Amino acid sequence: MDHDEFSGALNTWFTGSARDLPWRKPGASPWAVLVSEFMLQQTQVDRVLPRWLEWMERWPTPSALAAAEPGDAVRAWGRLGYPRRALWLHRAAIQIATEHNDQVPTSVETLLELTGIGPYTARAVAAFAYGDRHPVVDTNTRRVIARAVHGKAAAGMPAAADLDDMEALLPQDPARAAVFNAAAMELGAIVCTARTPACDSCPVAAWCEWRGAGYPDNAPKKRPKQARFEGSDRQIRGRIMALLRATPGTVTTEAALAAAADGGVADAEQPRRAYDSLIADGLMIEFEGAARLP
DNA sequence: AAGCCGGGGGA
DNA sequence: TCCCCAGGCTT
Repeated sequence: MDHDEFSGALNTWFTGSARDLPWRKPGASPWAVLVSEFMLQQTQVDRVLPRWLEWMERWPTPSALAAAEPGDAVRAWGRLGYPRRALWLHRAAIQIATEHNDQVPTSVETLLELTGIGPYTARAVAAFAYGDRHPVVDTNTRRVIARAVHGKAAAGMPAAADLDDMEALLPQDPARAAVFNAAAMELGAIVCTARTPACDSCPVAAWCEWRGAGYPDNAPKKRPKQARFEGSDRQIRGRIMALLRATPGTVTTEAALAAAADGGVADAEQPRRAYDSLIADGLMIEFEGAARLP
């Protein structure tokens, strides 16, 4: 495959067809990009959009969020899911405000030291907020690489191999590289989708090894499937969190456990287990028979 | 490497 | 119903 032709075609498509997302606009601050990346971890764009707009208006800088109570961040997180992310983003804001002069770090290495930032988010911030040339690989890009480069039906390469592959595809010019990173993700999100890829409208179909091989069903390995949500501890935790978000101040432990059980439980210990785990995670503080957000 | 952590939307 | 999602942390 000619990498220049491939990236050129993908970038041209992105320029004309990409969704108009506010954190991609030239004026978006590094902080704005970082907040979007936290919210987008395992949560789709259309659900993130309204929350992100609220957050940026309320907490336009790291120090603004750092000055808030962590519970305010958790409450404002709403139903985005995985509320620990709100807690981690709040901690990251404190780290940025106090250790980095309120400026989002620029290097991948330093970004990785922030709470809640891993290999994907660190590179995404460095590439999208600062325009540095790094391979950015998320679940969409992994699938695009698996299909277009390796002719596989689904992603299955080790993460390090995907980074190497993306590095090889990445244009040398940092500006073009940043667009290519976003374009590969976008392609996976809206064309080269997991279930029903729209190959007829794919801008890089001519280079796609999977298409060239006749779409073999050669998925290397199923990813371990997540335990069902219904009846899970996560669901029960979610009930308690929903009550805490909806209640100013405190709720009694009794009320929290009742909310946990409301709707049914898989086993009798589940409400208490969920309650204790939320405390252990720092999402809830207990005192004198009552509980509240941190 | 595997398990855990929300919640919603699409097929 | 099951699958998937701009992942990261803990064990």
